[in-house]
Amino acid sequence: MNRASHTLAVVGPLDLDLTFSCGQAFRWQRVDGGWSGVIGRAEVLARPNGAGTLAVEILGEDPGEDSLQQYLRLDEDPRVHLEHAEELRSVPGFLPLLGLRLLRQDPWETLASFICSAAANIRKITTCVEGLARGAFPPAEAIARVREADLRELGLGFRAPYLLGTARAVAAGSAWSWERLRSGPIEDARKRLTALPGVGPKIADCVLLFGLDRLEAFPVDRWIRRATQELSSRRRARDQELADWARRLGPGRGYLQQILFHLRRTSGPLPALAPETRRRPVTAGRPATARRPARAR
DNA sequence: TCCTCTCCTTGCTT
DNA sequence: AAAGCAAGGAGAG
Repeated sequence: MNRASHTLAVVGPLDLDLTFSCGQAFRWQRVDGGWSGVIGRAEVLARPNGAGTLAVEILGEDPGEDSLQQYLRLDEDPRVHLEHAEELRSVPGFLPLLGLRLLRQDPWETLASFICSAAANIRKITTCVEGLARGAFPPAEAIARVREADLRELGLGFRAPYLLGTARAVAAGSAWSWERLRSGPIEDARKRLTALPGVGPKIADCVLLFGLDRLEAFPVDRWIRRATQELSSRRRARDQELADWARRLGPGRGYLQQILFHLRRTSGPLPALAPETRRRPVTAGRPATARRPARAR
């Protein structure tokens, strides 16, 4: 087995514990002095190294420094995502969490993992995902071949037929293109994802955010529902209204979502933010009187 | 079309 | 010990 080691430069704050335990990924484990996980076909051990660097040891197929930096999003200071959301600075406990790095995970693994997340807690999700994986995460084609009973034995329960159906659809979909979901209109991508069994709006947004680098995706789960209802002072607001409200947090709102998720889970209710005072940017070519443009079919 | 309710597995918590 | 709860989704009414 191949071995390699890298020293990666880190821009901005980095909190490995937070990054790997916050519920965005389910296969990283705390080991002495760092965290171990799987990236591609490699087993990886990451350790804080001081002086703005991260020590990474590789066992297996070395992804290379660039891929590691990309996966861990070390080339980007998380604080840039606060640029359009300065108001979050006033939320107690928020700023110290900016060492959280939103990982750039494999889209298929993200999709399969979050299908397992329905009505489960992080520990149960971890059990299911670890049960599915032996080293490298199995491709859709591999899961498409197993029986539903095999998945139930792993503890997937009612999610078993969902994962099987989605694996078959992805494996069979010759037109299935992750690249298209990554770069095309986000509403189209969302529609394609929610057409899969076991994938509703929340899981689709998780795949877009964690697996396809769409930081404008804003998954609303029960914790974010509470958090945004509190921040916006809209106690009875629906998920769609909350997602719309969150647009004020800017194009990096998905990144901020992950921090808010952790904060709300660990620190309880959040304070209300001041009402929006900024004027909405004027859409070119559309008169201000045209309040409600017809929805696209 | 949209809202609400129920069911669906499992395992840990209260 | 029975009920509640956990990164939801599908189907019915």
